[in-house]
Amino acid sequence: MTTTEPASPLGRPREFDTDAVLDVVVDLFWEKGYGATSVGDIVDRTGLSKSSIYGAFGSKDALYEKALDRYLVGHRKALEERLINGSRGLDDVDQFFDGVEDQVRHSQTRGCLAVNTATELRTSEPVLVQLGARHRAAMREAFAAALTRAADLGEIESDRVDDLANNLVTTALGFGVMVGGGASPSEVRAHLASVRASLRNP
Amino acid sequence: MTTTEPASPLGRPREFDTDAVLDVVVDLFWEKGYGATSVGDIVDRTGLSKSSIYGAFGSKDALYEKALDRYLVGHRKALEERLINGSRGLDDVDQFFDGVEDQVRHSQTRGCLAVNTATELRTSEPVLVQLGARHRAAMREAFAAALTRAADLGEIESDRVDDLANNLVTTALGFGVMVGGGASPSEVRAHLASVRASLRNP
DNA sequence: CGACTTCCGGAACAAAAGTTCCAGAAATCC
DNA sequence: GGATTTCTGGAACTTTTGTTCCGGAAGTCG
Repeated sequence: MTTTEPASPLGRPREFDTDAVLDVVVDLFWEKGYGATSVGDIVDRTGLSKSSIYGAFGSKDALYEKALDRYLVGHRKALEERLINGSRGLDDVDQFFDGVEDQVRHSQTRGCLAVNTATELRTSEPVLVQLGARHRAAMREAFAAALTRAADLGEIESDRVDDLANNLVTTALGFGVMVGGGASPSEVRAHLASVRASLRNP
Repeated sequence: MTTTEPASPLGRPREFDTDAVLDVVVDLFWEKGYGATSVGDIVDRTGLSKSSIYGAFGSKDALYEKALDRYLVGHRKALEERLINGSRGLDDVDQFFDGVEDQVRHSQTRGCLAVNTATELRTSEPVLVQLGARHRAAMREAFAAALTRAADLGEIESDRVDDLANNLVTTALGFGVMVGGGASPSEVRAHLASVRASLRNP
C-alpha cells in the first residue's frame, strides 16, 4: 500500500536519487547502529544538507525504517536467488552461509542489519517487530525450499525439513551476532563447518 | 587481577552496596540497551545521585562494562550448575533452553545482555569484543560437557560432540536475537522444539 | 515568459546528553 | 574529640543531539 509518487510533481525536482541515498544510509546504520549514527554523520556521508534529508525522509526514525526496509528487500532478493530459485539442495544452503564467510574474510564486522536492529531497538517500535517477524518467516520459507530439494535428492530425510529450516533460521541469526560482535575468522569458520557437518552427518 | 578494596578505607564509607546497585543497572541496560539508557534513568532507578554514581563507577562506559561483567558472571554460574555439574545428558541441555521459554512465557523481551551488547556496541570497545569471545568459549565448554555425558549415555554419537556444541552456541545466540526482537511465544516455542528434535532425531 | 511550487544550504533552536564542581554532612582513625 | 578523608545532593557546564526556519535559487507548467 505504498503511495507512488506522481509522475511529475510541481516545482523544482529533487537533485538526488532517494534510493541511492538510502543505500549510503543503510551502510552507515549497518556499520554504526542507530544510536551511534547522528544526523550529522548522515550529512557528512551523503553530502546532502539537513533540510534536504528532512524534506525527503521526515525524521531520523523514518529514515531508519526506510533504510531497513531497503536492506530487507535486498536481503530477501538474495534469499530468493540462492535458496528458492536454486537447483541443488544442501549445496545451496552452503552457498548461503558462504556469505557469512565472505564477510569475515574481508574483516567486516557489521553482521546483519536486521539482527542489529532487533537487538538494539528491540520492541520500541512495533513496526520493527513486525519487520523482523516477516523477515524470519521469509528466511524459514527460503531454507525450507532448499531443504525440500535436498530431501528430493536424498540428502536428508523429508520429515526433517521443517525442523532443519527452523534451526537454520536460528543459526543464521546467531551468526549475525557472532560476526557483529567481532568474532575471529577462525571461530566463525569453525562454527560454519559444524553447521555443514551436522546438516550432512545425521 | 581485580584489585580488592582495602578492608577499611579512610573517610566516610559508601552508603550503598555497589553490587546491589549493579544488579539494578544490569536490569536497566538489559531492558533498554546502552544508548537508550541515560544516566538520568540510572539516577531515577537507583535513587542515587549523579556524583555518587560517577564517584563509584567513573563513567557511563565503565559502569556498563562492570554491569555486563556482573551479568556474565551470573550467566556463567548458571551454565556451570545446569550444564557442567549436571548429571544427565540431553535433558540438561533441554533444561538450559527451558530458560528461554521461561522468558517468553513471562512476556519478557530482553533477550540476552551479552547478545544485545555484541550487536549494539559491536566492536567499538575491544574490551567488549574480548568479553564476548570469552563468553562464547564458556558456553561451548558447558555444552560440550553436557553433550559428552549424553554420548556416554548413548544419546548421541561421541564424535558429534564438538560440532553439536558449536551449533548450540550459535543457536543460543540466535534465540537471544529472536526473543529480544519480540518474537511471539509460539514462534519461539516452535524453534525450541526443532532444536530438541534435531538433537535427538539423527 | 511569468507565476508557482519546491528544493537547497546553512544558521538557529530547544532539549537532552554525559560530566564536573561545590558546599555541607558523615564516618574513621589517632 | 579533633583532624582528615570521603561521600552525598544538586546545581551548573559543555557538547551534542534531532529538528526547524528562512532567504535565495532552480526548476515546471500554462
